Amino acid sequence: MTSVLVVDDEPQIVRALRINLSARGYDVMTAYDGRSALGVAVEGKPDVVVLDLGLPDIDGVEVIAGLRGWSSIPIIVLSARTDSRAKVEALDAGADDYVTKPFGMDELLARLRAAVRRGLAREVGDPVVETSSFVVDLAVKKVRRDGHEVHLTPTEWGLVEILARNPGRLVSQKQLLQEVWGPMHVNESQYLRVYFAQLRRKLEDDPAHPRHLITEPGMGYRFEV
Amino acid sequence: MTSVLVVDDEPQIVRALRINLSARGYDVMTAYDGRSALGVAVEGKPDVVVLDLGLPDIDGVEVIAGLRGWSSIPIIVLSARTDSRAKVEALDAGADDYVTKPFGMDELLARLRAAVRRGLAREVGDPVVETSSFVVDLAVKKVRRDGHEVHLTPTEWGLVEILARNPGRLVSQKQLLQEVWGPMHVNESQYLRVYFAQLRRKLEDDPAHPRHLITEPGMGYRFEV
DNA sequence: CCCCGGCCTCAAGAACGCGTAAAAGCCGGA
DNA sequence: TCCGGCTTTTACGCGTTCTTGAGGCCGGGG
Repeated sequence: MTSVLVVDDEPQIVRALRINLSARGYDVMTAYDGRSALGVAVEGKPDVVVLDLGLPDIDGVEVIAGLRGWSSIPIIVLSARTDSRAKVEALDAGADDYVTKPFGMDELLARLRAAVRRGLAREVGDPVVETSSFVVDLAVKKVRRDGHEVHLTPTEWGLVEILARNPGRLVSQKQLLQEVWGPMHVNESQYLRVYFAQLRRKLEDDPAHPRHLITEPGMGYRFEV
Repeated sequence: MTSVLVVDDEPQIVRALRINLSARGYDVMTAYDGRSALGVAVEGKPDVVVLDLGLPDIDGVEVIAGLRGWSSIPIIVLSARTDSRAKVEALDAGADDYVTKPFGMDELLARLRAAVRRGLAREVGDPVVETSSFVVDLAVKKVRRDGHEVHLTPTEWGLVEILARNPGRLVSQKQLLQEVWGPMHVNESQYLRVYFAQLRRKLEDDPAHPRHLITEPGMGYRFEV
């Protein structure tokens, strides 16, 4: 579960955030001043921090610096100050986003999702599309089949890449021909038949009855995961 | 140098951003519609994208999706729409930040710095890449082989460095040529054959059957660890 | 029933890309 | 100026990949 640390000295704001965040499945921690916020952050290791700048004890920028000293947790700053100077200071101190009060809850939640997504993106590896019989790794441009690498020619890879980027969606013949062979060959649908036959021989368990590289007659092809 | 792709159909905004960003040492690319933006992004690999949502051809959300299909480049959305629905849509599509027009240049620049900072944090890795037959030290720009240093010419090092920074990944011929020889020589693939032969003679145990500097015919080269 | 459009399969020549070697050109330092 | 190192260019053999044509299969419509 994603955990959020909410830091604000106004109890009604903390309450509103706690209700909204909890309802959406977040694990909510709270703090009412900067010093305890730093303590809670160290203890609880939240996935993201929502930080009000107007705290009673320490300046908000100090809190950001304190967090950034040991962590790269995403920080979303909440503040009543709308002047650009305050925003620039907070962002340059290490904040990830700056939302002015009063704020729309929808927007704050969307920015929070964006921040969390980025935080997670750092941890995950390559974009990989997986089927029951083979694995397409789009970043390193490799295809593996039961642990063993399958060699694809440039044209073959071009087709697989387009399909793998649109899993489950129907891709038209014209689009495939255009992107792999260029605009001059959008009618050479025979190319597709030849190459899909090759791909099925290389990738499908039973090339005569493909389960992942599907022909939609008269329309195009579909990559079924 | 940090490179920024600015996408907007209003020339005066593009001009204003270009002037401000260039003055602060950014390398600025521009596009005036969604389709060319995607093309420029693929070609130029910018470090961050500033994207206007009101483009003439494609919907801005489509552009975001198109970028997110293959990349996690930070995207800062610019838009005249202030309603939270638009913000939520853009952020959930994969944008990193949302700034409403008219915007303060100071604030935009600060948000841009924040986005770039996050992007860079993701890239720092081990400055030493090790294979079974040699070791590449990216920090001091040296290659060692059984304890003994191997001398590389500047061009050879350029190739090794790019490959070592993308271990396991397939790097296209175009990218190698562009980064080592410059944009005017992206078709001189013979250079690559000559230099990879040299590198294999210097680094591989059996230059005729390379295990680490792998050619992917028609596509590019791969550094296998 | 037969025809026809779209699909699959196979095969062979052409075209392409790669590795290698070696020569030629281009510096900067002795 | 000459020399040595580095880069660019040229040439050729070889294996792989692409293209193209021919034939067979299947299902729907006339």
